[in-house]
Order: sequence, then structure tokens, then C-alpha cells
Amino acid sequence: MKVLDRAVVILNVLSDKGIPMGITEISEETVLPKATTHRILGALQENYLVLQDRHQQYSLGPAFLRWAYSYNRSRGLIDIARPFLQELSGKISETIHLVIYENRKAYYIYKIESSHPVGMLSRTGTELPLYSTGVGRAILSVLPREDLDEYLEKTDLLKRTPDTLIDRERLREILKEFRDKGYSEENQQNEVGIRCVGAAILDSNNLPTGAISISIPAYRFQDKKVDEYGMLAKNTAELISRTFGWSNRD
Amino acid sequence: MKVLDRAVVILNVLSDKGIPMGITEISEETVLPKATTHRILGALQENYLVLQDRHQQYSLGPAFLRWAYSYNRSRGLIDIARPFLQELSGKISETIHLVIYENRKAYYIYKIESSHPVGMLSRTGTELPLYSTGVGRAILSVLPREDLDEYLEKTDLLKRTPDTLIDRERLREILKEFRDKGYSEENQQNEVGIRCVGAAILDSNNLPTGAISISIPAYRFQDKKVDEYGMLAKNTAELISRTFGWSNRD
DNA sequence: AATCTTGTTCCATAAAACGGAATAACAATG
DNA sequence: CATTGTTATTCCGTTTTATGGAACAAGATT
Repeated sequence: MKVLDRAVVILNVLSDKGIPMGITEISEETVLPKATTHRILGALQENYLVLQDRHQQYSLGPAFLRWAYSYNRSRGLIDIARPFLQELSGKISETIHLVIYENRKAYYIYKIESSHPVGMLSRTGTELPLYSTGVGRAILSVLPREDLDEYLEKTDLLKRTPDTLIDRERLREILKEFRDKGYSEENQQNEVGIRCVGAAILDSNNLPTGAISISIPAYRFQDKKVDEYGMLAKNTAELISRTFGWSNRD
Repeated sequence: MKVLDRAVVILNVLSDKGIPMGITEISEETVLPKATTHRILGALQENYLVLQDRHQQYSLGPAFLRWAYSYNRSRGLIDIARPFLQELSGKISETIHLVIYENRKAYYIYKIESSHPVGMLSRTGTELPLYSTGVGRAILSVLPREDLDEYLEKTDLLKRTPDTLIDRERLREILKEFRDKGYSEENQQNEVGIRCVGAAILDSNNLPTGAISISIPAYRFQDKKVDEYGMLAKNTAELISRTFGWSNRD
């Protein structure tokens, strides 16, 4: 795949130089024929990967901001969160999930199994319900009012288990409680036999960028343990949030 | 230059999704044959533009960080503007946008949301319409006559909302008014429910190098407030322009 | 006005991309 | 554990596309 490699070389040269370059300079630096350089630059320009100013000087374009931002979000979150989840996993030997909240949807991106071994990306890409999962509820609980309104309006609440709460007003109430407590709960709302606590990860804008949860078989997750685990989730999420740029609640 | 265009499409799909994707999903989303998708992804991977995890899921690679950094550095606009926007954000707790005007096109590059910097935007890199946005109108209003003529000639004015003004002559008139006042306005021209004021950032040649805007939900942006916010935008843009080399209007 | 430098276009040729279809690897199911 | 349904990867003859030397054009410099 020659064109692509060459395009990358050109972009790297532009990036290294840092200031706008003429086509001759680029073609010398990349050791590519001028005609070829010209053609590739033209294609790059059409895609806003490079810009050409009024003196025919080329420089990198703004498209990279978008891609870099995206890279930072997904990859960055895992890298930042991993050590904290490892630590949490040392204290409790239970299943821990990390999800990313992107485009108003949540996806699993990382998982630590109840035994210490680490499982990666079990079923990435499958969107998971916000109203019935620990992670989802944690995210909903910290959402701005308008966003929550929109979510509740557009979403069908389905009985995923016999216990699933599908009353919108009641859901609002418990989300309010979760927000105050700093962690969310869920008892066999999404899957029979599984009980969860969760907490949201916030960015510098106080918006949720993801969430973590601790999942335990319901039969051995007694009520009296909920607060203990909930606070663990809350504290871990807070540490991750800090590293992620979050500074203070409200 | 087909491969390049297709590669860009693939990267955009990955970027929009935000999380790792399988090759089938990518090929469906991009409407490219699977074999082709596979080949291009392979080439991208060799250049570290995409990463493939152990479950054959692709995501954007770290190469973009380097390019985005370089882009930002060369365009010092953000750095210059940031403190002034911060200051403005302290006075009003509303959403503030910074755009760069480059090659006759405008792009969002920075945003502050109710006094919390958001930084790079996910939508950065996508061109935004000049005739219907606050920032765009601010830029058009200070353009030399010939440039405006050319813009109006070459651009299709589309009804982006029911209210969008698509009459060229009328547009000319209000741009003239904006130029005299020093700030632009826009009421639900680009997005229903959003009302803006904007002001252009000028360089030493008196040409627009960018613009800023204040966006407020239309229902609480009363007419009587427009001039107050407009002047704030104007004054802030003027301070940035000065630091950017601009000396005096006309 | 002449000359040098840099950017752009041409076009026959060679090379690279194409994509339908076969195959292989994996996961889910019964 | 065999079977079925998915999803990823490889193959390869064909078509399209990129190639780059050279001619040309546009500025800049002398």
C-alpha cells in the first residue's frame, strides 16, 4: 500500500517541521518526485489533512484534532484506569467492569474477573442499557438534567428481568439518591442472579466519560455489604476521574 | 486518489464510534468490500494509525497525538485566545466557541462550557457553515468585498433550520450591520433552539484568522440581552486580535 | 527584461489496488 | 463434541490508479 505509506511520510515531515512548507522542500525532504508529492498533497488537502495557505505553503490540517481526541478517550481511559482497577481487584475478589460513555451510549471496554486474572474487552461494541445496569445508572445519575430528560424520553424501558424497574418517575428518584451517595446500585435488574454497584468517571467538564462497576452473584451480596462495596467503587472512580482531569464535583 | 480517501473514511468511522470495531462492522459502516477494508486497515496498522487488539478489534492509533500536537503548536491561536476566553467565561457562564478561519473555511478548535474548558472538540475538523453560524457571520462581516462576493457566489445557502436566512442580498445587508456594530448575531439559523453572538479575530492584515461566539439556549436569550453579550464578544475578540498582531480597524 | 526558482500539468507505462469468492479461524448452539 | 453461524483472512485474474520524467506555468529575483 504505497500511497498510504508515502502520505504518512509526508505528514511526518510536515509535523516535524512544524511550520508551513513549500512543495519543493517537502519533496526533497521525503525523497519523493515532485509530481508525486504534489498529487498526494492534493488528495490530503481534499480530506482536510493538510492546508495550503495563500503562498502555496502546506501545513497539517485540523482533522487530526478530531482523531487525536478520539484516541485519547478510548485508549487513554483504559490506560489510566487499569492500575486503579487492579488495586481494587486486590481488595475484593469480584468481577469489575470498566465502560466508556461515548455518543450517549455505554460500552464495556475492560474487565477483571473475580479471580485475579485480567480479561480484556469481552464483548466490545455491544451497547449496554443505562437504566438497568450498575454502570449505566451511575452514568445517568450524574448527567445534566436536559440529557437525562432526553434519555428517558427516547428510551424504551424493557423488562429485562422480572425485577427490572421500568417506571420513569421512580427511576428519576433513585438516580437522585445515587447522585447524592456517589454510587449506584442494581439488584437483578439486568440479569437474574447478578447484583451490582457502580460509580461514574467524570472528566474536567464534570460530564461522565465512563463508569466502573462491581458485580457479585446476588445470593452472596447481602444488603449490609452494599454500602461497603459502593464506597469502594465510588472512591476508585474518583481516583480515576482525578487522573483523567476531573477536579471537583459541582 | 482513492485509497487515501477510503482510508480517511475508515478513520472517521473509527473516530466516530470511539471504541474498537471489528472488520465486518467497519466494512458495513464504510460501505467498502471486506477485502478492501482489510487491506487498507493492514496498511494503516503498519503505520501505527490503527491498532488491533487480541480480539481483532481495530481502534485509532497513537500517531494522531503527534500530528495533533504539531497542528496545535503551529496554530498558536488557541494558546493566545485561551486566557481571554477564560476571562470571558468568568463573566458569563455560557458556552463559548473558538474557531479558526483557514483557507476560506472555519473549524471549531476550542470550547468552554459554562466556565469549564472542554478543550478539543470531537467535532473538530469538520467544516462549519459561515452563513448560518455566529462565528461564520462574524468572519464574513469583516471579509474584503471580493472575498465575500466569491463566497456568496460559490456557496449554496441551505435551510439548515426553518429560520435559516438564504437570501443573498438580505445576508449582505445584515453582514454590513454586523461589521458596523463589531459583532454578529444569529437566532436559530444553524440549530433549532440555539442563539448566538460572535465576533471576528483579526490579524495584522485586518483579515479574519478566526472568531469567537457565545451560544445560549434561545428561550433564555432575550432580545434585550443581545447587545450586552455582543459587546462582550466584540471586546474579547479585540483583545485577542491585538495579541495576535492586529493593530487597528481600517 | 532576463533568469532562476518553485509550483503545476501531461501522459504512456508500470504497478498497485480491486473485490468476488474461497478459505480459515472463531464463537455460539444444540 | 459435533454442528452451525459468524467473522476474519487470503487468493488471484482483472481493472484502475498511481507513477514520475519532462514540459510548462507562475512567481520571485537579479
